[in-house]
Amino acid sequence: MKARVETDELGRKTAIEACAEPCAIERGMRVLGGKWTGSVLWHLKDEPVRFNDLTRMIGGASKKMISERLKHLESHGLIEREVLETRPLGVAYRITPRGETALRCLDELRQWSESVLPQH
Amino acid sequence: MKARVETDELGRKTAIEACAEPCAIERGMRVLGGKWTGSVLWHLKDEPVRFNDLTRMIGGASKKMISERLKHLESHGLIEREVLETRPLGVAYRITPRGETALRCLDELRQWSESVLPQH
DNA sequence: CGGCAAGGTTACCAAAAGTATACTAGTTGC
DNA sequence: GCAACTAGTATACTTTTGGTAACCTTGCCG
Repeated sequence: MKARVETDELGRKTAIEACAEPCAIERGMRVLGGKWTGSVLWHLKDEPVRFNDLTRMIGGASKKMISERLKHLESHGLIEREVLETRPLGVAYRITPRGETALRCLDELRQWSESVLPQH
Repeated sequence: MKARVETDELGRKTAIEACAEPCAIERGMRVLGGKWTGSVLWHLKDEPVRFNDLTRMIGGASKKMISERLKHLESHGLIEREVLETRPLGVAYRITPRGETALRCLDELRQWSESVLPQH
């Protein structure tokens, strides 16, 4: 991420250390950036939450979206799926220690958008 | 973001303070989350950069994307467009104080993905 | 038995996002 | 005149998202 541009003796310009595909910022965004992804993780921060409760909490998102986001987060090891031996059977999702490390930047983002973005 | 689910005396569940469309996290993602958006802002953090230099620095993105992202960031007041009276005429983009407030969370994200995400 | 809750899956569709390539118009240096 | 620079636009296309709605299985309650 120290990309710069240099000009050679003939006036031609070349990028040095150009930032190709996977800058850290881009990679992070791929993991946390999708619609609802941050919200889903955020809602798990205090306690495990069951699938249907999540869909109720995150009003605008469909079951399909929640399901996709949960799989996505699980595939990155940020949350865990846990089957509850209740009747009827239930499933809860809980944040992992690895997932908790992401809360810091989600919280920064939250603070930033609360303080800087127009209320709107 | 304190959404929870309550059960009434008949066993029916209702979401309290459900998180509809614009949670702070979602809104922040809309501003910083698009592909290349974070990278573009990041590359402006130290000094103004000219258009074509940006496209060279960010190897994977087309001019159209850079142009769109710059307009997007400008529309949110995070960067400024500045015409340089050089020959040939040039344009430089510089980060605004408002834009600088976003660097904190971009940096958190960068640190997070560097330390937590598989090198890949 | 009918209906409901749980935890999803499936099919389908629309719209957004991103890519690739070409092109403008003006300037400068070789 | 040719090439390369400036800062973008225009066009066309493909891919990825996101969203709706219906459906499924198992088990419980009345």
